[in-house]
Amino acid sequence: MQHRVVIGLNAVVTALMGGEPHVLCVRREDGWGLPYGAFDPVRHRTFEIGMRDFVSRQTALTLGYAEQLYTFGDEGREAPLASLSGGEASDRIVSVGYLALSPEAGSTGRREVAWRSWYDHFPWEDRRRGDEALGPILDALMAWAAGEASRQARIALAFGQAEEGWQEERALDRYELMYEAGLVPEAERDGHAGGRRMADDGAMTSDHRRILATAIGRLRGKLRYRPVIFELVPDPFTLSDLQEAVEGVLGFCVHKQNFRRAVEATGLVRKTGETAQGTGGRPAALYARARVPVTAGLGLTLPRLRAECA
Amino acid sequence: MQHRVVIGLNAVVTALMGGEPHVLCVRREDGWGLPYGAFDPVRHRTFEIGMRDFVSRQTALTLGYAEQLYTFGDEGREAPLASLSGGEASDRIVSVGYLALSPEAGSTGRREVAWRSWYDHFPWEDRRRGDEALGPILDALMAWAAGEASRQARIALAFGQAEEGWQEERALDRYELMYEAGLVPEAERDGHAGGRRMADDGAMTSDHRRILATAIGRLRGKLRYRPVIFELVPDPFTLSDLQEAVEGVLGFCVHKQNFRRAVEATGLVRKTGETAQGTGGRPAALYARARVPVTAGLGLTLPRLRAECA
DNA sequence: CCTACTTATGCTCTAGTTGAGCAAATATCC
DNA sequence: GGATATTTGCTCAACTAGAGCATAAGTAGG
Repeated sequence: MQHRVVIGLNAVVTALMGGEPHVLCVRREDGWGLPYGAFDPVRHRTFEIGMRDFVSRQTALTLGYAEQLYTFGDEGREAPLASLSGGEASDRIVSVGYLALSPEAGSTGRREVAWRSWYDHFPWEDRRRGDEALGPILDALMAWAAGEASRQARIALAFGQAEEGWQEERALDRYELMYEAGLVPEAERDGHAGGRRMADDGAMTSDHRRILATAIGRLRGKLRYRPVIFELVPDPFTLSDLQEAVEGVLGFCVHKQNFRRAVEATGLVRKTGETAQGTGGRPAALYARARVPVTAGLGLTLPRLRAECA
Repeated sequence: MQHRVVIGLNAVVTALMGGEPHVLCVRREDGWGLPYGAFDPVRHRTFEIGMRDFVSRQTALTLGYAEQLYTFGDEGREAPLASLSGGEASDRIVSVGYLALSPEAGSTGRREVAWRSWYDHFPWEDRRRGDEALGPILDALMAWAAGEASRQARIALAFGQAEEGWQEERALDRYELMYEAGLVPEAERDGHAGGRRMADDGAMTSDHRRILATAIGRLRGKLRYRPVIFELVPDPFTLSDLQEAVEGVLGFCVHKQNFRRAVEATGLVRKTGETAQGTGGRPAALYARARVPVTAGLGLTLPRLRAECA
């Protein structure tokens, strides 16, 4: 039977290591990729159950929060996956992508499975040290867009040159432009005109960098209206810990005093009464998640990108 | 071969009729359902292409904007679909749901295909005439939640009893509560304890009411950060037309003068110079979409639900 | 102990945004 | 012409968010 459809599951498992967002990756012959498992309708009542099952079997990790991201089914994505799924090259491989958050980056249990920083794969998404790194990228993009107004407009919108400025959640728009312009390693593999590569991590399996970009954008957007950051920061924490986590996810820094004002206004946290040691300064009060009062706000009020970290 | 996986496509095609949001539905033996088509990996390079193809063949409509909503794959959803997909009852039927917007509710071309108002299927999502209709629903929900604090908290959050008030985009949360509490027709069909039914349109096919709830919530949320409303309101339009459309989608009314201030501030519209006739009052200026200047805001600044329409 | 330095925390000030309503303009209906 | 309806311009107060000053309370090194 030719041209079957096979359903796979991909997980973008994210956890913080020292305040930096990391993603669980698998080293394969063709480069880094996301954990992948076939979906078995007999064993798994839902996609999410299937995803948790194969992650826990491949990696010795237990996941916390999870949500469906997107289902990837474009023709042409399967070739690099055929060997993974045990199917034939003519099969259409559809992947249901999931975002999963873990409160700690535990041992992966296997050598070929590793935690990788988000920003190893997306250096242009980290604006905490300023925007100098963005210059060459914009130059390369503008060269690609030469004379084409619609490309120029897309670039301006995605990379924060327009009125609304840098929108951290548009990571996928930025990746798509980079891919089309041939600035990511996959572009060359897939036969697109290659410019200078702006990520030096090698090509990622299939469309896994796209899936990761989707996850980054989704999580960043979600921070503003759901208290998901606590899924990454276990109790107890200081407000500086929380801020560092938020800044890591957002990829830019926020005003310290305003951040604490915003967090305290949500009613989502409570002081434990303890303080943290060894901060090299005044000890910070420790906080924990409040058992969510129904009267609480649902997300953090976060500013947009202004400047680099102090 | 038992337990195959079959991929289907579902479209939530939305258009306005007289300012009211409608959805394209198909009348089947078991009640109203969404247009459904099998995904054929040979003929269709992407899901979206497949979805557009089967919609245009089933309904004589051409779609405009489209986006993927969610992929529905839970066990148990397939039984009511088996006859549609020509598969066996043991197949797992996975549906990729799409939201599609059409600038006009044209003729459907077939008798069993009809435009149905969103609010025929979700009466509790329409708050334009006030909140009296919500009373009995809340009573029934609270009866179901009796003594269970977590259920009560979910109800309060979903139905706007908490601090942040009514959040129009949480249509799916509300539907899930209604389903669990046995207040929608599908609950009885699926063997859940049935309370009083709060929608009298009969059970919808499979989980199609859930897919519709997902679409309503997605579109409502999107209004705030993308100018999607223009996909539903063709040029030229008056600001009152635009406001009526927004109110129809949101399910509540907004302050007229503030709405125009917000729209004009986006830079997304321009006056055509013409005026509309027969409004029964001062003629309204006609507007059209501006060729989006890169300096434009990306969505409308919309208020939250305050009171019923004036 | 004293000084320099670091981080945490409290508070204020200002600019901008948002919610609400008054009032005038310009049509239709009788 | 007068009543009524709708559009449109404008003002004002309350609230929000961005930025910075000042103080508190530790550590590190003499």
